[in-house]
Amino acid sequence: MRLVIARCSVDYTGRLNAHLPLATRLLVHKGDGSLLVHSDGGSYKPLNWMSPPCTLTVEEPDAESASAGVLEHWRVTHAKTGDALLVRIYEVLHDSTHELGIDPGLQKDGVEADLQRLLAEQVDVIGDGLQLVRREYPTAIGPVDLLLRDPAGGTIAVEVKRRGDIDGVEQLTRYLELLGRDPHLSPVTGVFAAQEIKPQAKVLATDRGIRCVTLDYEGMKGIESGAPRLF
Amino acid sequence: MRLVIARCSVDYTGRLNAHLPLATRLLVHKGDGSLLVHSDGGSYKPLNWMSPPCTLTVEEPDAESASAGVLEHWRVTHAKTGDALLVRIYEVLHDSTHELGIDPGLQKDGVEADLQRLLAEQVDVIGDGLQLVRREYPTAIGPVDLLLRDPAGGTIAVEVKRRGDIDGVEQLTRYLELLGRDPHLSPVTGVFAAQEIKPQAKVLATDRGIRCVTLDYEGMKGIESGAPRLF
DNA sequence: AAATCAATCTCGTAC
DNA sequence: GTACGAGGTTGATTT
Repeated sequence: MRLVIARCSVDYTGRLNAHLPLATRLLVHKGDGSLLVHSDGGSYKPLNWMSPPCTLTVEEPDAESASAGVLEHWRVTHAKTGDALLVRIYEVLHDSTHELGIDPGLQKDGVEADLQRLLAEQVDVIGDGLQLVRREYPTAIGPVDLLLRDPAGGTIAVEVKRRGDIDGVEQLTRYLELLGRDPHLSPVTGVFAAQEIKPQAKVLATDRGIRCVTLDYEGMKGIESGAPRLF
Repeated sequence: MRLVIARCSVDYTGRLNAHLPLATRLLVHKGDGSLLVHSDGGSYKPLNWMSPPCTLTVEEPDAESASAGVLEHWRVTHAKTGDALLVRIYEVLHDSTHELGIDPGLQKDGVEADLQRLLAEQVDVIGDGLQLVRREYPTAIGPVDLLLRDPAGGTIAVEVKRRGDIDGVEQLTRYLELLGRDPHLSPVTGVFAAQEIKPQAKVLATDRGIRCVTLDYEGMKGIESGAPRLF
């Protein structure tokens, strides 16, 4: 990994065109050839970048650039897509190279898959007397997250999201339409379950007779982990 | 901006929990307090990070950590959300600080807004004899990208996307349903226009009587820029 | 390899 | 400030 602090301007051509005027920035050239252009603010997204697989070539500036004070051209090209990044280096304030080795990678806990697994184990969060038929119940247009039986013999289709927005309601609506035609399942009702449900999604769901349930991941995880329940 | 190359492990607690085992990584501490943890590969996304506004405090390791070889604890906390990042530093291989100043920011060209503007000026791309009624035609459920009149007196609602997928078709369908009830506009047909239309979206659109148009941004831009037309 | 879907998404913008 | 949609989305999983 090579770290360079430089005064530079940057031009990107690819899925769109973009330009960065002359300023001092951090350039990170990774071992896989990729390049990141960072400013001293903003979030983790670079101002500009090139994703691997790509190659960086350092060129002498043409006469016009040289007379404007450019020391080097860094050209980063993505062979497959044709995307190209041109960094004009005006001044190098720092330049160092480091060996990092491969990274063991990130271990996560608390993503949508965890939510769905927990909810399948605790369907009473959705309502009393419900029984899990199965997770990822297959249909012609994709799997339904959870399929439940209610005590009256009806079916409940549950869509699980970490953040519930309008798209999730549309998705569940398509499932309900399809499942409702199956005489073995009918009548089918819908439940939209998420850690956070956006107002528009709630309105649309309610309008379509879909019940919304807000999930408490930490609480559900506490029950899973064997904390005593009082009853 | 401070750049540190260090052997470290990282733990994140917040919207989820995540852990990075001990390895050599780049730590970027930006002027706004944010921290990025990068490996020597992958794309522009860090392995772990904390977004501003947040604060970094350097602590002496506790006895247990110290005996395991930890030199310092870097604790980065987001006051508002309660998210926290703990970096255990085992060895510092590089440490430098740099003044970058504020960045003038990125100038883009070729995003959805540009597409819509160009298409509004070149409605003949969609069909002959069409006339633009207006861009961003307001409805109760949001603005329609383009509303056109066809020579027969009917209305065409156009949804413009850079990449056309199933969501865009659903959105246009909702508009068509609503607009079709207006006797001043009826009959209303739909056109789904995008630089790239996914197969599933094309199937759904066709099934609903919506015509798909693939847009050539560079070509349309060439016309806009004053290239001569032969007629 | 292509498609599908989630994300500590981030980022702009309109309300 | 919040909500909503786009993104050079990226990244993971499945077909």
